Amino acid sequence: MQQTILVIDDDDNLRDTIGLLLEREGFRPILAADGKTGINEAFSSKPSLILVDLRMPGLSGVDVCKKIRGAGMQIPIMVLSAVGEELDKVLLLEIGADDYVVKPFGSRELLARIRAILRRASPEQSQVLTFSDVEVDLERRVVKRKGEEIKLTRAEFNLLAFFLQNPDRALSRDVILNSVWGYESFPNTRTVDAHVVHLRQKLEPEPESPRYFVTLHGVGYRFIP
Amino acid sequence: MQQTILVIDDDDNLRDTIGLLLEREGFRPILAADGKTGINEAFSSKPSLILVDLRMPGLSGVDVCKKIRGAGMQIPIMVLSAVGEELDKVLLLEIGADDYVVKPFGSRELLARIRAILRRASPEQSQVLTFSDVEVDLERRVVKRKGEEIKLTRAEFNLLAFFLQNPDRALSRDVILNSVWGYESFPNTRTVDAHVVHLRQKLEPEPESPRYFVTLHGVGYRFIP
DNA sequence: GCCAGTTGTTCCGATCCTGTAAAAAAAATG
DNA sequence: CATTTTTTTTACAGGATCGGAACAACTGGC
Repeated sequence: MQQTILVIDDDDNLRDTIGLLLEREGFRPILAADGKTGINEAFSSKPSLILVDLRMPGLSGVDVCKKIRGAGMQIPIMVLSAVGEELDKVLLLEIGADDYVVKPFGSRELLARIRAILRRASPEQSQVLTFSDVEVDLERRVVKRKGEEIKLTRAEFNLLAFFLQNPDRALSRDVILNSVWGYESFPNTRTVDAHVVHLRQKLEPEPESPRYFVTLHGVGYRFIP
Repeated sequence: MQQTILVIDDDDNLRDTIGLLLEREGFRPILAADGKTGINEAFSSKPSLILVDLRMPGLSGVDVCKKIRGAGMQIPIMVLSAVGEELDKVLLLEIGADDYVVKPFGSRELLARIRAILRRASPEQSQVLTFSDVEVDLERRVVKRKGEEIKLTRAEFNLLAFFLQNPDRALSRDVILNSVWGYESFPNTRTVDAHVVHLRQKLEPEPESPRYFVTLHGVGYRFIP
């Protein structure tokens, strides 16, 4: 699940650098050169996080914060400030910023903080994997199909999770058993088949001709997202 | 292909448990009982990931992080912390940790996070071998020709894989049978020939005059990439 | 060109593999 | 501890695949 991050900064160079960095790390950056367009973007794209420069011509970072919070949006906001810039932490917290970074900052530091905030902000917004019309929340162990919850048993869910985490790979029954069931227990390898059947019945558009949980005759199975 | 993971923990029991777990999952664990030896191992073994306990006598997890990062190493670090332990997440992330897990943690959770981090660090992609207009993905067991998938049976694929792994070599039928089929005895059989025919029909530009799967009269076959 | 040995090709029964349901066992639940 | 749920095993049918037989085609030596 790719997360959108809005970057509001008038410094073209820095803005692009951050954009590239975020992209490289799997986020979807949206760039805005000034406070006004930034706020518009915030409303239209509903990003998971906003990075905003404190000092900008026109609307400042503080102004942006106020606007966002004033509209009741709970999106986490991280403020970028130049070293030496007078930085009133209390003010920042008052206006609803969640963190701040002092320029110049290392890319690693920035990313770490971004991840920290995202994790803190939405602890339950765990990774949701999707395929077909199915959404799988590994953290909550919830599976939805066309928005409706599908009840999976423990073994079924574990198997599904393993497939999701190893997409597009040839997986032998032995590998599946070892990974999903562990070494302690050694059920019959046909157990895997039984559960694959269940997954197909519950999740495949046409269980009789599987498209996502495909059989590799003589080998095992492969999950194709 | 096997990834090395350095585990630094003073708890013998936990350390060994994690070591076994990692081994079972195909990683190569290196164990260190304290921060000092851990750091040394980090430098000498250059692992793909470091798991480090936060609270340890002597050098703490934070100290280890700092040392590693201070030396400019970009290895991902995951911190283990006991529940209730004062855990300054921002501090952790600031010093360059990439993730943290709170003890007690499930093995599945730990593995999931390890995989997530490793994936983020170096997106693994399976090796694709090519010849002519054919692409062969050994991991996915997928064969494509001119971009279109070609269905191979198990024996066909195994044989093809063997050819690919032994290119440009004279391969007797005995050797092929032994390697691909695992036979101990070599019955006088045309089995190999039959499957070579199939491969030619499916993969050769002109199956009637083979260019890639060539016959060595009186010897066997040779695959020429 | 002839011949013996080797390889190409096709075909089919035997065998192996999978899908599925249903029974048996185990585990969770109250 | 009885009931329900889940997991595992079993059984079997249908399908896919394989190995070998059979024969045609080819090769290289003479």
